[in-house]
Amino acid sequence: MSKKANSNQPDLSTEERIKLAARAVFHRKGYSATKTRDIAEEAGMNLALLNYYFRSKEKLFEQIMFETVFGFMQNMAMVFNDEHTTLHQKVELMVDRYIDMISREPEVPLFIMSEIRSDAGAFLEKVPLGQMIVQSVFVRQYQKLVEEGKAKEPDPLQFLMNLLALVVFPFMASPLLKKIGNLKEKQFDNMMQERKRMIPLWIKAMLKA
Amino acid sequence: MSKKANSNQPDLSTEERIKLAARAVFHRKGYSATKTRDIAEEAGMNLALLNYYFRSKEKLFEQIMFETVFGFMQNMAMVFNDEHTTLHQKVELMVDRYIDMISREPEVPLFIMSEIRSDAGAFLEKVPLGQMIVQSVFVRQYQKLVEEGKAKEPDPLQFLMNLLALVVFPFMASPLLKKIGNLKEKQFDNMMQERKRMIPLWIKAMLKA
DNA sequence: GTCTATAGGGGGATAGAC
DNA sequence: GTCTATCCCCCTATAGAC
Repeated sequence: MSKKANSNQPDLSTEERIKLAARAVFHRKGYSATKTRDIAEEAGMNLALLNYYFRSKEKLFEQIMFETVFGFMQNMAMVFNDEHTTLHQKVELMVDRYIDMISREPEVPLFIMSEIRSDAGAFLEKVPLGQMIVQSVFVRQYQKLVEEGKAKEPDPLQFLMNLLALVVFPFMASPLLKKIGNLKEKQFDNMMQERKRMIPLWIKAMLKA
Repeated sequence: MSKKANSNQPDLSTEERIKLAARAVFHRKGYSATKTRDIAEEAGMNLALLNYYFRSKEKLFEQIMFETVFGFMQNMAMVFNDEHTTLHQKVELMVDRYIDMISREPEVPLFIMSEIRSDAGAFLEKVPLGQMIVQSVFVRQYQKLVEEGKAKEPDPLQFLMNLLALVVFPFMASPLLKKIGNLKEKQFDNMMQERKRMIPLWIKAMLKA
């Protein structure tokens, strides 16, 4: 993969090529470490065009940030609010989709968390996350399981934490984990694929503990 | 907690006060977003003193980074290499110590992972992580469990990933999780304390899945 | 050792030609 | 719409007084 991945994609508009480049660089380095010149170079064009299309680095970033977070949450919200799937089916779907999605852009989780940390939660105010999750079918189904004695842990948030942790954490810690396990990129990917199968089983086992 | 937490600690040397301030600010904002002026202000002193004691922002950062990572790994290495504890005791010890340690400085895991991401693994070369973990008593004990059929998952790294994920992830994602669960600081802390008790049980259950 | 003042450079933004 | 050249502020680092 060349550094200027977009420059040789003549079918994209200039604006789209900037956004693709910005997305890549912001995800890789974060807002503060990214220079507008980096983005221009990655897009294979001049720096002035960024300001022509997006006014400022900050405005460009806000768009990327919003689209990244939205794309990330959307999937989960959809799966979690399907009335026609069981809790375990939701877990399987969520695990499968997220491991695929994150494998395509492995830097996204760390990017989101580091950028949210800085802006002191101001960004989070814009998204109705509380409702989207807490009032989801997923949570209701989990609570039903608790009432029926089929899940020991009474707090749905603990359950959600565990699920997210098992799926997302390996990607956030991948440089460390690769070093510890002396893994090549390919081997790491294989492990993540293997987790698609295992996480639902682990989750099921945890319910009874 | 005042912003200039160190300025009213006359028992510390200037150098120590700078390091305390730098540690706090770097952990909170990361290397790139941190300005030397921020550190000077946090330390309640003049900017020029940073260069007097540490030559440059980068050198100061390297010290903080090293001490942070070392402090973080040391504990785990100790627990994991104790010949006189069982695997489950190691899990309990590790969970207990890390939840306490991270609760005191919750930004550390995210700080480490974001900074490691940028420097392209150059930093990780300095630490013999591969040996420290892969050749640990912990891993040997796990492999024995696998041989005895008491653990289904054959890969020790998958096991380690799960353990770290359950302990560390909630802290890395805390802004998001607090928003989702509509939690105050205190409630979040209570959940983490609760996890000290639960994670060892969950881990035990996962072994059989 | 600690301060004030300032040098020096990098990076975001824009003017203006084409 | 896209480029080159340049402005100007902010940040790191240092000189020099005390």
